[in-house]
Amino acid sequence: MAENDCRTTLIAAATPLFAERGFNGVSVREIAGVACVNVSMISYYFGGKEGLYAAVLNEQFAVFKGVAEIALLKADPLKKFELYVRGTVARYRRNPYLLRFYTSELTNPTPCFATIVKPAIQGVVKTLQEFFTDGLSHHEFREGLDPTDTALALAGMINFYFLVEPATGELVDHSPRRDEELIRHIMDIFANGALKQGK
Amino acid sequence: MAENDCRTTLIAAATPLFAERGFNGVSVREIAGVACVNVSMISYYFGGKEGLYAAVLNEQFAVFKGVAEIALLKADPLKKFELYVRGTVARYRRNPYLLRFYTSELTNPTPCFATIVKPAIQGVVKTLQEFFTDGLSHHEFREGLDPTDTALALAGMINFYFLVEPATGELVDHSPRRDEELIRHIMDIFANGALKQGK
DNA sequence: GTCTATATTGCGATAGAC
DNA sequence: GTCTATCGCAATATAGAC
Repeated sequence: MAENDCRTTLIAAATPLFAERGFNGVSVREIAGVACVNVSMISYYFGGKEGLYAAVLNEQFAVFKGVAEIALLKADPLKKFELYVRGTVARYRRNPYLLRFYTSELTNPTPCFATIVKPAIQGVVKTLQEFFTDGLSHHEFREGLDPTDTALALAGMINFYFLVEPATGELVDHSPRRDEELIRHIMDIFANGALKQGK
Repeated sequence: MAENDCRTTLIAAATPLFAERGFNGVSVREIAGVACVNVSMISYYFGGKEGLYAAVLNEQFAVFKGVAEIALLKADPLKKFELYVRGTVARYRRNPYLLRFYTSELTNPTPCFATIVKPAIQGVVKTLQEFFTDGLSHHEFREGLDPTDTALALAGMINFYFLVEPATGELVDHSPRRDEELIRHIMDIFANGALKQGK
């Protein structure tokens, strides 16, 4: 196998395994088996199991850089929130293992949490805080709301929908063809709340 | 050590270890060491490591039964949602490891997911769906909203706030003394949204 | 019920041949 | 770069003494 093929084949094989069973739930033997590559190649290319895991996570969390780019656009703060929601849905659809690494690292952190995961999450939250603070100065949002709590509330609605899917798949349709409705719905609650006017 | 002491000591020692490092991240030797109990007691009382883990999860997820009890109260649907939010915050404060098991099982399921975790989560979601459907028939909520999506949106705001704490602890004050403000804030967004009137 | 001692298996890593 | 073979260690589980 060509030099670079081996690296990428190993990362491709390791990604779903690590995502579904966690770092400690997978052995290097199994990864090598799935990748049809000799076990020793993991040490050769990545310096060991931890190095391979770090390479997987670096690839996964690189996609969060896209959130910061929304800030550069010329658009309403509320429209930017919607772009974040749309981008997040698209991100999870395109990278079906991303959320698992995200929550797995928050719940059972490895050394990668401090170096890769935490900076990525902080970057997203800071960007959302910015949107809200910006919107406040444009008098678009209600004054009583805390920028950070509001940012986390929106991020929570969208992230939790994907997180809880294994438990609620039978109660709710989580298929991609309902994504547009989901986005409209989340933005509607975020913007206007659930209560009837005057209640 | 007395017969029943041994069981409870093992569960008490295993709970934080499993919560922080996951099922595969902890060895029975370590658990026994922390509990100051002989390793073989785990097999004796629980039939093995998996049995001990199941006992821990059963204890943890039993507290979700409290959500169904809200449905029995005579109160507004919106008030019931608030009781759910308050109960959830109190539940996570009282059981500091609960959320870790919750997300760990959603992300890297063990055999306990199907038997313990999934039924517990489905019970909560069904109860919240009920609140919303009930509120719709009382014309308390806006008609365009989907009951399930709305339920998941509220659950997402509150759960995500606690989940993301390891990453945002430096950006946001997650301490219990801010809980009351958090509850008011989440209920405010849920009820009224973030947008200024007329925007 | 609780202990020691051990059986058995699987792990990650690597030396050294090619 | 890639392979085989193996080292050293840690894992869970349990047999059997007390």
